Amino acid sequence: MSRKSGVLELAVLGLLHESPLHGYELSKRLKGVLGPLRAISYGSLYPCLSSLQRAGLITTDDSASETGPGRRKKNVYKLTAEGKERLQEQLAEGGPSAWDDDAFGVRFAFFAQTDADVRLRILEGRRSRLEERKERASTSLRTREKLDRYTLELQRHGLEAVEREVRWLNELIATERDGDAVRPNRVPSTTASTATTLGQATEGDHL
Amino acid sequence: MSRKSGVLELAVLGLLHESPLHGYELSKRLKGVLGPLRAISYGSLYPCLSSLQRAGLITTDDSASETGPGRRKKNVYKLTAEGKERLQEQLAEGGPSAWDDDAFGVRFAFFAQTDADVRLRILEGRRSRLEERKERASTSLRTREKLDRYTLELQRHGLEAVEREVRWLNELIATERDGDAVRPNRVPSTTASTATTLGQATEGDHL
DNA sequence: GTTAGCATGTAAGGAGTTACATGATTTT
DNA sequence: AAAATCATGTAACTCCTTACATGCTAAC
Repeated sequence: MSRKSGVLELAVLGLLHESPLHGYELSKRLKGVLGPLRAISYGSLYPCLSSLQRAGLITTDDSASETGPGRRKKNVYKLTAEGKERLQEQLAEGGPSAWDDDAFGVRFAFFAQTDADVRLRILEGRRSRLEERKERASTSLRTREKLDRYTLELQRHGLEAVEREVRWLNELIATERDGDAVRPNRVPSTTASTATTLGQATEGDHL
Repeated sequence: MSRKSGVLELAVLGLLHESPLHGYELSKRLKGVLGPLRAISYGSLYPCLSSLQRAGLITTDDSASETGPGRRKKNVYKLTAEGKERLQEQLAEGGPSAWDDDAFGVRFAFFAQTDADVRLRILEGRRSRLEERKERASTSLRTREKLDRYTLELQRHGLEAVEREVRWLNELIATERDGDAVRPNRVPSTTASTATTLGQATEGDHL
């Protein structure tokens, strides 16, 4: 059943869930979602759109040739019911490589349209993935097997970065958890609370 | 002229420059170089070795069937003269995407076998690449265009990671510059200073 | 005697890229 | 009238992955 995976498909579905768009506009928004680098090219976007359409996950409203007259036909795509289902499915499921850097980044980018429980699962999935890395990195540092100083420095730097991200995730998870209880209406001060709400993780760092 | 690029080729050449190795052993070392994740598979390693051999960059000494008798024939590869040239060329040149996370990580991993001036160029290339990112990220934060709080938080975190890596690079560059006259020993031991990406780009990679 | 690790490969395919091809519209 | 930007696509290729196929040896 076309388990296509791929960051691109997910990003497209996510963007179309916000609002219908045509290819060219999509490509610009994708830069925002995937980061300014890692821009996708038309050579992969348009084929992706065709295949999503064939799969029945998106449709193009040929009805009105949209807004301005004259211009070349814009193919404006929007999600179908199956498309919406699929998006939720993809966001939720922790497939083999769903916690990779890119994959997590895209999922995070659509958090605003995601249910609280799914958000939590994603954050926790990412955290456990990072903790594996951290484990490997720190054992590799402990049992120093004649590493030259550059390799050593690289490992040290990498380890610290991972630890940092884990702390970041811990804060987000904590915030997400008490937002969960207070559900509706005003959830207070989420913006500033990332600082020390549950800043349990070793505050040794000052800079 | 087989401008193959690709992280794998570079990593293989780098490892073979240290010592001759056979495929299976290479694959284990590659995990070290590329980071424990992003392990390459035999399905890409062996074809890569064949093609490097065809290109005359590596050779296999069929002469002695190496060490232990009995075992299956080990194809032990080593660099040819052209291979060594090519390695230096690849390490030095700042091709289109030589400062990507992966590409930089691999280059850094072989610093111990690299000339001081090349090291400097690599570090500076990486830094300027990161500074572009930083610029884009911080303008994007300044001109906040109705970003939801998650996107905002992601950007903030990404920006901090990039800034951290720039500081790390600054220290390395400084050390490299006066280490020019002095010698080994100290790597910047300023303990509380690090950022993202080692062999594998910790998510801060976009923005 | 069977699992685990060593050792090498091939075939098929996924996810994307670059380069090309086309054409309309707006800005300079 | 030239250049930029909007808009859509195709073809060929790259780099890598998964799954398969093979066989030997060491350890449990």
